[in-house]
Amino acid sequence: MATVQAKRRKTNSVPASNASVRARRGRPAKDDVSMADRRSRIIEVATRRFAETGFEATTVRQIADDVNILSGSLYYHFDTKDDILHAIVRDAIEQMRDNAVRISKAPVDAEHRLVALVMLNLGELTRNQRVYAILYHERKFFRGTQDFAYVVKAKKEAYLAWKAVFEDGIRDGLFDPHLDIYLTITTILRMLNMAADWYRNDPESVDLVGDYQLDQLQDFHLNFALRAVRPPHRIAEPIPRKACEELARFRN
Amino acid sequence: MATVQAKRRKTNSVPASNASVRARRGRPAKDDVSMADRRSRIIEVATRRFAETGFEATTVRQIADDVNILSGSLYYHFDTKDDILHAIVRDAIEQMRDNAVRISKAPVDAEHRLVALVMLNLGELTRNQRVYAILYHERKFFRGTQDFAYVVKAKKEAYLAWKAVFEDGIRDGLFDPHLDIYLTITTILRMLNMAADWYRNDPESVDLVGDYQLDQLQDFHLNFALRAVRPPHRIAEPIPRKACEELARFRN
DNA sequence: GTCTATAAAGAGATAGAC
DNA sequence: GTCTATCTCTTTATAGAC
Repeated sequence: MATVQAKRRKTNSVPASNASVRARRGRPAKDDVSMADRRSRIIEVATRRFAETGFEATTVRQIADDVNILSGSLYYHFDTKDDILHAIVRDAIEQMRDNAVRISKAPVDAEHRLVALVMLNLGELTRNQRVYAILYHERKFFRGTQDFAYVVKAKKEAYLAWKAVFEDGIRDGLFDPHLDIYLTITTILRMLNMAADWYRNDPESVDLVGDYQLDQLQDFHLNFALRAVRPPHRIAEPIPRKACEELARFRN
Repeated sequence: MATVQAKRRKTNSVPASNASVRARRGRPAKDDVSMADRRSRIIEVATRRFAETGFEATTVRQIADDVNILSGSLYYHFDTKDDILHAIVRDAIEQMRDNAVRISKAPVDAEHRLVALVMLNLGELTRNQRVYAILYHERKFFRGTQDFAYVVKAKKEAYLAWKAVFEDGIRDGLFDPHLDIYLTITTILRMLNMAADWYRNDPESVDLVGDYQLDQLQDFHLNFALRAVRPPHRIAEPIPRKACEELARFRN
């Protein structure tokens, strides 16, 4: 307890993105070629570290080393280590929720919306994998820290969007009426999360993997998900993938 | 790099379980009532900490606090922090592999063996969830540390047992011939892992969950897995759950 | 078998020079 | 905007008393 407290000495009241203007002043950066913005670069390397080693296990010195400054200099750009984490996760989780809500309200049948949700998630989870790995792995930390309550809130709102789609699909006879909505949604979401994690980090976990394209992964998981939700007489129907691609496009 | 090295000062050559006799000597323990063996108690609390906070983020002092001794006294029972981790994971992963291999060679059809494998995993993953959470979350650490190579090896052997079952099932027309064996197995394994994790830790992650019994979870995941592997004409067939229960029983 | 005490290094964070 | 230097606390681990 004393340990935990000491490790989080400063607890800011949700700094949001209002500090992002600050980093653009002063004289231009001196060393790295593609250094349009040092703050962005810090976020980039911190994302990699947090995703690969965990938030707590990553030290501010490691992050500073990665951007070739000293650890003290990090505190010009961010007030605390927590603030770096805010900058990493805030936009991602809220945009994901916004997209899920948008798709859930689209004027197409529930199966098309589900296909779009799966494609949206898998696409975004693989494109931006490290951020979502952090959102998943540190979920206990987010749940236990008031400053990060917005993460839990956005996750829940995204779940409710999925739930509405499932309820429509069952009502309209497109999905199996015996289906456990909660278990099915959370299982699919975890499956997509883990798939993206594997796709980006693990292809060597067992040999003889071969190359997988994102397209194959989409097909595999759409098939997996629809087999789980369709009633038996609809199992073999084609998967309306092409028709959903535009709807599934991530927007920010 | 210097950081990592300093954090793992001592690197023992796989201490196995040969040190377990040592803890049973000396005068009897003085404080806790159910303290048959202090070493077991240390392993127990360390398992909880490693599973909930991660191996690196857990301090030896936290573990010592949990068993009401001082951190220095821990080093009477274990030479290093790594040794505690060995004691936690070694038996679990090797016994899981042994059981998977046993089932994969059973004289029943491939679908029965797959059902037994799913039940074995889900049962054991939920019964002993924290240990498998550690095995999963610290997989990068295990892969990168020579002392833990046996973990990677056992995991791979378990995968090969699953693979043999899938190959038999496809050959005998029980499973869909278009199925991607590697993706399907790893997806199912991750799904079971995450389900056990959720079952033991997360039921409050989204409200309105209701209670789930392990039985329901078994049914749900057997259904999910078999829908994914059966050819369309076999989708609606009953799941031979009862017939596989004895085969699926975990043995150590 | 546990304690006290401490070593040696690393942690997050700050102050002030430039 | 980054550096040097440093504070304070925590970390893993050890030595020796009891």
